[in-house]
Amino acid sequence: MAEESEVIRSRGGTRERIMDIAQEAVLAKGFEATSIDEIVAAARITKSGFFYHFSDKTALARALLERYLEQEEAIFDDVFGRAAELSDDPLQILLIALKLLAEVVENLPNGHPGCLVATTAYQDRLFDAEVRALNREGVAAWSARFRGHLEAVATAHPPTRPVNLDDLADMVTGVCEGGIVLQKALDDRTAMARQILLLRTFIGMLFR
Amino acid sequence: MAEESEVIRSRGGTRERIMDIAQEAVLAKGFEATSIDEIVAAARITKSGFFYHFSDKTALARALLERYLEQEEAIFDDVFGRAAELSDDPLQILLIALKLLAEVVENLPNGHPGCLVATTAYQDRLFDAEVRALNREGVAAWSARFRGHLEAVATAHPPTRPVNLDDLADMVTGVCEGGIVLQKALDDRTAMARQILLLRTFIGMLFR
DNA sequence: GTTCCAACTGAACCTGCGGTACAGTTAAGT
DNA sequence: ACTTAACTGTACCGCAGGTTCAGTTGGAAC
Repeated sequence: MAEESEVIRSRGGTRERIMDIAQEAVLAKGFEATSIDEIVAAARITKSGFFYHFSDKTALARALLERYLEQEEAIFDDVFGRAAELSDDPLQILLIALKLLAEVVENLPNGHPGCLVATTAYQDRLFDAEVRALNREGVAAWSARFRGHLEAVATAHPPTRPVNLDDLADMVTGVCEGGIVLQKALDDRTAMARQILLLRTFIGMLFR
Repeated sequence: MAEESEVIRSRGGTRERIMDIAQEAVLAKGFEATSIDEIVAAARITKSGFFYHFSDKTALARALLERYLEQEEAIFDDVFGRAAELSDDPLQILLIALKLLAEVVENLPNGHPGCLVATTAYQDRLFDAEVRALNREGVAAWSARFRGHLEAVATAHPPTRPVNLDDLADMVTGVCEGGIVLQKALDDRTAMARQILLLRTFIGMLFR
């Protein structure tokens, strides 16, 4: 049988390949600075090939953000799912999940490559209201998830100090985002994981 | 006497005006997406005027980052200076400083406009090693400052749990950066201040 | 074995951007 | 009166950027 030719025709994988290449560049240089020429050169296709997959450059931005949000949801599903199998106590589940999350980002080959939500937020004047709404709802969904877990924790273990659970839910996202900025600015691939673990310590302190 | 004409000649203020306009645009769209044409139009000067002040576009980037780091240092000096006048206890000084910091960012007219360190970190492939080093050292200086305060706090009030003070110092920066991302992504100008205050709660808990 | 379609290629187009060159102008300082 | 800083005005350049579209290819279905 004919083995899978990787170059001649890629049978549907091209779009994903374009997006992988584009995402890496966008996270390192920004959206406007990432040229279609550079993407198609790296993907070994022509410019026309790019425009077969994306109607224009903004369609690429939207597709990247949508895919990124789905991938992140999948990671959280995985991490909280695995945590829920290891304990029945809401606090333990949350603490285990944060530990697993720290491990996931620590084990990424070159550290976390960067968050598309953050880049989009820092370049939002480039995009239309739809993309901005997508970004807003993506972060809101993360916060809602964390907030759900935190409510379960708080009922089982009343916090030792009054804290706003909405703010605390946002802080999980915020510490991740801040950790990535630290990691990139300091060129220290362990910074994000350490920030997550420190937040974990604080959450452990709070509910006990 | 001739009153100060604000338009005809700005007596040295032009360079600052260029930088103000450029910074706002860079924080909203990214560096590459901010064109010189657009800057000079907003600053009501000509292109030649721009190149009189900056040898090229990268010189603008460097100048923006240098100025931003100085401004941030000034804010921290102010906040910790005022806090030190209100207490002698290291913990109280730190807690007051964080409160004041939250107030400062809360009272900004449209919320915090964004951190140049974060944009630079997320677009570092656009810049040379010098700018990247500037960014790294800027964040390192913030961390060193916070770390100094934290050491004083820890000797006066041993922490109730073992934590790495380097990570905690980084977290002050990280929570600010994460708070800005949240603020931009959620379009909620209060997010950053609330994140700082929540970190303050955690620090209060830790050293007691 | 023609027809059909998805997945491209090739070539051209045009705008806008960063940057240059350089001569002239204005007002403040000395 | 002379000098200097801080610009303006105009013209130009090369090229890289996004976009368009007519045409090609190769596998699958009938």
